[in-house]
This record gives sequence, structure tokens and C-alpha cells, in this order.
Amino acid sequence: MRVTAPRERVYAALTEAPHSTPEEIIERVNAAGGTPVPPSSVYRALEALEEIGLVTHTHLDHRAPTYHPADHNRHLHLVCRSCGVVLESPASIADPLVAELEQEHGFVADVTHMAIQGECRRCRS
Amino acid sequence: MRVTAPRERVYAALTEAPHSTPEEIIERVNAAGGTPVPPSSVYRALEALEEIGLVTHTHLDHRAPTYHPADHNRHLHLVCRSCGVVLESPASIADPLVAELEQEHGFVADVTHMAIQGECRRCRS
DNA sequence: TTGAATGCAAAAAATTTGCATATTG
DNA sequence: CAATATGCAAATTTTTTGCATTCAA
Repeated sequence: MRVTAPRERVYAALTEAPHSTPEEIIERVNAAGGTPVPPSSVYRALEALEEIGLVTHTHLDHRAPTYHPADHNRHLHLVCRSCGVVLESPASIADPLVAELEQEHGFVADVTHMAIQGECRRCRS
Repeated sequence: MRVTAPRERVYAALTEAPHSTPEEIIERVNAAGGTPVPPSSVYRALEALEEIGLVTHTHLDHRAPTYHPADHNRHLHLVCRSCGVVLESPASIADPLVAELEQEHGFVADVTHMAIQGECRRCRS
């Protein structure tokens, strides 16, 4: 795995703005100026970074996946339908559900990959 | 809301094959023969059916949404990463998590909209 | 009859691919 | 030096939109 400028710039963009879609990353990487990075290189960089575990992606909603630096404190993503805010909660909060799913269905769940939709405190009030 | 042929055919396709993507629905509706229904009409029919609550959609993975007839027994979707099988579980299995999320974050979760990724019993063995 | 819905074709949006060139290790 | 990664352009894929025509109520 080579360290290249596009990969470094994509990773930098993700630390500046986690939960970015590919499009947002493309824009951010290029907004910074310097040699432009074409979309195809951004897509390939994301793929590479994800493969070595530096980056992960999550599906927050019906749109494109969002990428962020891999976090060893895995977390659940909670997305508000009204305002779009993304809350995070330790993945462990779902441990009882995960255990139940395994017992009931023999299914080993990864609750961090897909967000949970709902409505946040502020929008409810 | 008018009852029209395209809408009836789209709904019929969903009862025959729930969890279909728009593309699959387009194919199924037209495979049946008869007057072809163009993609735009399928998309519009899905939107209309969803609006009146006859149909819902769920995000099973990174691909297109999948549609199915609305079910008053709401359920969680469990998707196996290896084989792609879609298991269902009563939404109530997540009640404790939902309660916890509300208490901790004031977030009212709808756990049925996004599937949970993981690995099914058969693929694990 | 008449407004809602369709069908068609074209546009838009998002992602992928092939290939020659440049670059890392 | 040799294999990997980039940049560019074109091709795909998926979904949306405008508009004249048709059809359900």
C-alpha cells in the first residue's frame, strides 16, 4: 500500500469533516487548491483506505455512503429525519439486542454499519 | 388518489416479490407482458403508493431501497453480508434499545427503516 | 369534463472503467 | 526498476424532469 498525495488528501478531508459523502470529499479535497484530484481517484482512495482499515463507511440515509476515519470505539449512528443531525452512541448500548438476535436467529449483527433513523430531542419539542 | 393500471401492476409485483428494488420491479412488471410500463411510471407509482401508506421501503444495504407492501406487524430486517438473505424479526425485539436511546439521547428511533447487517447462522458455520 | 397520471425522451446525477503516463518503494 | 497508482475521458447505471396526451372519477 503506497502513500500517495491523493490518499493523504482524502484522509485529511475525512478527519476535517467526518461523515462525508464521496461528493463532499471530492469537493473538499479540491476546494483546498493545489493539484486537482479527479473523482475517480477519490473513489479509489476511499476504497484503498477502507481496505487497510484506516477508514470505514456508514449508511446514514437513502443517499450515498458516508466515510469517516476508523474508530476503535465503534458507535451507533442516530440520524434525525427532521434536521439531519447525526448523533453517536457507544455501540455497546445495543449489546442486549445483539445478544438477543444471536440467540433468536443465530444472526451476528454489526449495528454500526447502518444508521438508525428517528427524531432527535430538539425536533420533538 | 386514482387507481390506475401501472399502480396496480407495481403493487402486484411487490406482493409477488417483496423487498424488490425499483429496477427489479420495473423488470417484473414488464416481464409479465402487456403494455410496457416505463421506469418513470414505476418510480412515480412507488412514490404514490408509499404516500398513501400501502407500501414502505427499507434500506437493506448500500444499494437501492427495497419496497414491500406495508405491514402492520413492523419488523426489523437482518441482512447477511455473505449470502444476502433477509431475515425478519418483530420490531419489538428492539424495544429495550429504543427505550434506552430515548432515555440517553432523547432520540425516538425507528429501527425498521434501515436493516441491520451481519452474518446469518448458516454462513457462520 | 377535467385535473391527475401516464408515456416518452432527454437530462441529470453518481459511479465505474480502460488505458497511457507518472510515481512510489 | 518494476509494479502500483494516477489522471483523464468516456461509458454505465440509476433516477428525475418536462411536456403533450390519455384516462379515471
